Amino acid sequence: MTTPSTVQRIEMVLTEEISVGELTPGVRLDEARLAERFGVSRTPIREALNRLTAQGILVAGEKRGVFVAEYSREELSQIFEAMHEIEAACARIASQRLNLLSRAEIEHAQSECLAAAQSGDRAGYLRANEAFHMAIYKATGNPYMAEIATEFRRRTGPFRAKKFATAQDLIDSAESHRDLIENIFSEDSTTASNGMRSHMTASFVQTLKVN
Amino acid sequence: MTTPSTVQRIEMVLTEEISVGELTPGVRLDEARLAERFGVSRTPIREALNRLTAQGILVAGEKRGVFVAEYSREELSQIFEAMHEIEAACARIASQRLNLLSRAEIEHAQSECLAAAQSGDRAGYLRANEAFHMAIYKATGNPYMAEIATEFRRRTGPFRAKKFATAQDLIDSAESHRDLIENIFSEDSTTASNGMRSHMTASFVQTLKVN
DNA sequence: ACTTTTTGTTTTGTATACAAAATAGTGGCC
DNA sequence: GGCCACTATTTTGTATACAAAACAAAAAGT
Repeated sequence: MTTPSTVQRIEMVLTEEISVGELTPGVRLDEARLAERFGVSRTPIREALNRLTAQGILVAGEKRGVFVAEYSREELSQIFEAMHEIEAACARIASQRLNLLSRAEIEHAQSECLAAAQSGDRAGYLRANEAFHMAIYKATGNPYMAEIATEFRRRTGPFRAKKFATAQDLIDSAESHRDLIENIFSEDSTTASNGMRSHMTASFVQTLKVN
Repeated sequence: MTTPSTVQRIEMVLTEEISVGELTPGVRLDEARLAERFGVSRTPIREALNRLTAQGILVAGEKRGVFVAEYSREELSQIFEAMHEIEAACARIASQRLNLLSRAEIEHAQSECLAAAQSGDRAGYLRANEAFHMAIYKATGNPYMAEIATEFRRRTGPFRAKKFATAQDLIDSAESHRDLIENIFSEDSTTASNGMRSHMTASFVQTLKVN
C-alpha cells in the first residue's frame, strides 16, 4: 500500500466522517477551521474539498462555501433511480464473470454481514454491507463500473444509514442478501439484474421512510 | 446563463480541446505554461486540472504531473462496457418518460445530425451527435443519470472521434440513429435498452478498429 | 564505452499574502 | 419597535513565495 498523500488523507477522513454521519447533510465546511484541525494550510484543504465536490459528496456555491450535500425527496428519488440502474448493471455483469474467487468473496462478505447483524453491531453492519456490495462490484472485473457504483454508494450513504434503527433492521437486511446472492449466482443476467432491482427498490422504500 | 468563473472557463476550454483532439491522450499538461497561456496564476489552473482529473479526463501521477488520459485496449473495452450499460439504462428510462417536448428534442437533434452528415461537416457532426445523445439523457428527466452518461461520453470522446474518417462514416452513423429512435419511441423499456445496446456495440466495434 | 554518482534544473506541493465578495453587526430612520 | 443603509468582519478566490521531490545532465569510476 502506498502512503497516502496529505490531501488523500484529508479526503479519506472527511469521506469517513460523512458516511458515518458525524458530518450531516447541510453542514458547512470551513476551510480555515479544517486547515487548523489537520495542521496544514488552506491549500490542500481546498484541493480535498474540490475533489469531494466533484464526487458529489459535497456541494459548493459561488463564493458561498462548501456544504455536505443534502437532497430533497425528489432529488433522492432521482439519485436512487440512477443507483438502481447501476447496481443492476453490476449484478448483470458480475453474474456473467463469476469465478471461484469472486463467489467466495461475496459469500465471505455476506457471512460478515450476518455476524454483525446477529450481534446487533450497527456500525459493523454498515461496514460489512458496504463490503458486500463492493464484492459484487469487484466481481464485475470492471473498475470503471465499480468506481461509479462506489461513488453513488458514498453519495447516498448518509441517507441509507438512517434506515438501520433497530437490531431487527440489520437482520432483515442481511437476510435479503440471501436471495440476491442466489439470483447473481444463477449466472443468468436477467435474473441477476432483476434480483438487484428488487433489492434496491426495497432498500429505497426503507430509506424514504426516514428521510 | 451565469457568467462562468475563471476555473470553469479553463475547465471548459481544456475539455473542448481534448474532445476535439487538439490535446491527444498521453500529452502532459504543464501548469506553468497553462498559467501563462490563460493569464492567471497556477492556483486556478491546478483547481481546473484537479476537477478534470476527478472526471477521469485527465490522470495524475504522484508528483509526476497531469496527463490527458490514455487507455489500453483492455481499459477501453472496460470503459465502453460501462458506458454501454449506462447508455442502455438511459434509453430504458427515457422510453418510459417520453413526452412531446423530449420527442421533439430528440428528433431535432437527429435532423441536425443528418444535415451535418450530408454536408460532410465532420466537426459539426461530432457536435450534433453529442447533442443527440444528450437529448436522450435529458429525456430521462434524471440529471444524475445524465451526469454520469455525459462524463463517460467526455472520457471516450477522443477515442470515438477517430472513427469518423470518411464522409460515409458520418452518414452511416446518422442513419443508425433512425432505428435507435424507433426503439426508444416504442416506449417499451426492453426494446429501448436493447436498441441502445446494439447501437453502442456497433459504435465500439468501429472505435476499436482505429484504436 | 557503459554504468553509476553527483550536481543542477525543472516541476510539483504547500504555505503565506492579498484583493474581492459575502455575511454579520451596528446605527440611523421611519 | 421594526426596517433599511452603511460599516466592519469574515471568508472565498487568486497570486506569489518557498521547500521538497522528480528529472535531466554532466562527471567520475569501472
